[in-house]
Amino acid sequence: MKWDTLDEEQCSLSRTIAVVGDRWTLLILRECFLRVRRFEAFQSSLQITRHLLSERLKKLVRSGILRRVPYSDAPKRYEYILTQKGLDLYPIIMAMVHWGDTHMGDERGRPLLHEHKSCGKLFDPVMVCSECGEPLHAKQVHVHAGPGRKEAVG
Amino acid sequence: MKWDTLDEEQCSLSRTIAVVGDRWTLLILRECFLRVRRFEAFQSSLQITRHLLSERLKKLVRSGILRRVPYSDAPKRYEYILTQKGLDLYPIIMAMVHWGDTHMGDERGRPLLHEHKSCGKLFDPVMVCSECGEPLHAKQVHVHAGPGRKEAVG
DNA sequence: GGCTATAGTTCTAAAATAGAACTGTCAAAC
DNA sequence: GTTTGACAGTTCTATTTTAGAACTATAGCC
Repeated sequence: MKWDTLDEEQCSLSRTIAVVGDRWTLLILRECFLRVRRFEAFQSSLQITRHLLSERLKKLVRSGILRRVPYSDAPKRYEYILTQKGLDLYPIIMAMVHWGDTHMGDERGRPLLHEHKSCGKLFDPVMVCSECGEPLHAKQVHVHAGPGRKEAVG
Repeated sequence: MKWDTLDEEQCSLSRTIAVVGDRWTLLILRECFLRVRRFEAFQSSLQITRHLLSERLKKLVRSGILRRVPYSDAPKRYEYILTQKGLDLYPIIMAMVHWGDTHMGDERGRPLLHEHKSCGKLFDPVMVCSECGEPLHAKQVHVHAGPGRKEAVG
């Protein structure tokens, strides 16, 4: 497949995969949500090769997920900060974390606990219907072709 | 990185990425949720090479996300069906689709619309806190080390 | 026997990644 | 004023993965 044109496909999943669908990008985003912002910090916490880190950060900036913000003029240094578009990836990351907690856990229990500051409790993320607020299950969803597509293929 | 031991990391995201963190696997899962079940059907709708499709299906079966169910005895033929563990990936897929709809759309509108059978309406998926039911935002979440980890690194 | 359908496996070429070394800028230390 | 170290990359070669196409195997149908 030509991954460089994946974002032109008539499928929102393909378009998302085009920008955040690889292992390193997802791990880099995890670090971003944990407030990591600098090249050396990403590199040492992920043990990613510098080459790939450089590539991935550039791509994330190009796709508007990170902003490259100067924090020092001499020498020129930048840090990478999530844009709103990047922050909106949070449900994806949380959904993956929650699935890992549920299905890939070991006997020691989950690695991280999440506290919702608004209500003060430890929580799990739950995906609900925007209209009725009920939790969503695959079998309760029916798919229609939308205006951006002739027939339902994905 | 040694991706084959990623699922042993003290991070639920890494463990999830270990099994569903690559482009083809995510696209295969999309097809699964659209009721695709057979080798040839995956292959022709995704244009994935037969070799990779075979590899990915084996891996998904090994990880308990798909079951390989015989549907013909002579010749032996199997189809691939989501287990409960696989069905539980739905929020991840939906979160990715929704992000794509929101941030990667084009002028024609979204490719697919989703109808919630329970309430009959077209909806968007929303991620909420299991405790208070409010929509989740990255900045409202605080991370603690859980029993499966000594210090919070991811 | 020859054709088709299905579900793979095998092969080589091309692309991506790993791993390590190198570059350039500047500040602070000696 | 030379050296050291931090930071943010770039460049290089070796290995691994993926793409693309051809091939294998089983069985039903004509």
